[in-house]
Amino acid sequence: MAVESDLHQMLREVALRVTRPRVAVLHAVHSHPHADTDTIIRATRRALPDVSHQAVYDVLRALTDARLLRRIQPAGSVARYEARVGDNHHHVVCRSCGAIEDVDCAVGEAPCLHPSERHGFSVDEAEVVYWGVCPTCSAATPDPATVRKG
Amino acid sequence: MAVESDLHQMLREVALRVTRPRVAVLHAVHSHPHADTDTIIRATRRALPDVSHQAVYDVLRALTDARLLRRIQPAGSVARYEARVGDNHHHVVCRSCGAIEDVDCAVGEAPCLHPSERHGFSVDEAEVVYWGVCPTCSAATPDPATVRKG
DNA sequence: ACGGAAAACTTGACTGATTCCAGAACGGGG
DNA sequence: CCCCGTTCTGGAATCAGTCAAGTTTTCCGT
Repeated sequence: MAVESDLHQMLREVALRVTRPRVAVLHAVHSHPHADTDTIIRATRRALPDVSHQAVYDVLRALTDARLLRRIQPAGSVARYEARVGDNHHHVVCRSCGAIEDVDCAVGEAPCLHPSERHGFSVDEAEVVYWGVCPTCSAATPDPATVRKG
Repeated sequence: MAVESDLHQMLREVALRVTRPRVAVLHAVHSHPHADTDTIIRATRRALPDVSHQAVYDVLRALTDARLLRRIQPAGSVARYEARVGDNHHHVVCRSCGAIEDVDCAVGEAPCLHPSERHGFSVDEAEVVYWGVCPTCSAATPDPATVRKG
């Protein structure tokens, strides 16, 4: 994972001041892909025990605005963050436990950017979420497809 | 839009009792595609002035579980509901005002259901959200790229 | 290094959407 | 028409996220 000097460099490149909370949060997100805010706060506090939750929220917003992080929020989930930015990738989400994995774009660099009917919208991004069940959860419940009420 | 007897029929078909709040909520969602909960509550109260917000929440959940409604929740938005279910369609969402429009699947009946790498997940649905700016907002703000999302 | 302006952080209360709870009211099969 | 189980009510709780005011830190020029 990125070392501290790399993180400093990343912050400077987007004209953000290098502060301890920012470095700690950035490191935490790099170490915990797809983590939710609470997880990030706890991970950040292992390096910097007294950061306020407000500081973490502020930093996450600043880093997201600066495109160092990407915010993802599948339906029914709280906000999650990932450090992989600038490429075009999507996510598989487990309906059972909420686990998220990255999925490279299947079609090319700008895959589904062409809806059949765009209603006059100027579309700049196509976000794809694959819903399913992760291996762990499908092992726990024999055959999810056949699990019916009753 | 669907008449009341149709709504009764729909409820009976999924083994749900026909109650005034259910009929009123179902009618409200049919009349207001992609409406958020608050809008649905107000629309429901035009037909049934004394329903509680709790009743509306409960009904929305029951109807969603019964697949009469579909819940959608683009990142950063509150829950919204639509009555169009059972087909495979996606949405365009305006980054500026949150407006949502339906988009038919561009590729076929099960379009993007094939991620390049599924990490062992059993995928059953691909949800696509096209992000952009609606005609109204792009007319109102000359350069949408400079508009910060609040 | 040093000072100070500007940016960032801390604290603590608050908002708003949604859910939980316990008891009252109601729908509809028999 | 009656009764049981389902649904509705109203209030309180929860939880992520936000606001505001005051203090601390960073970093630029000297």
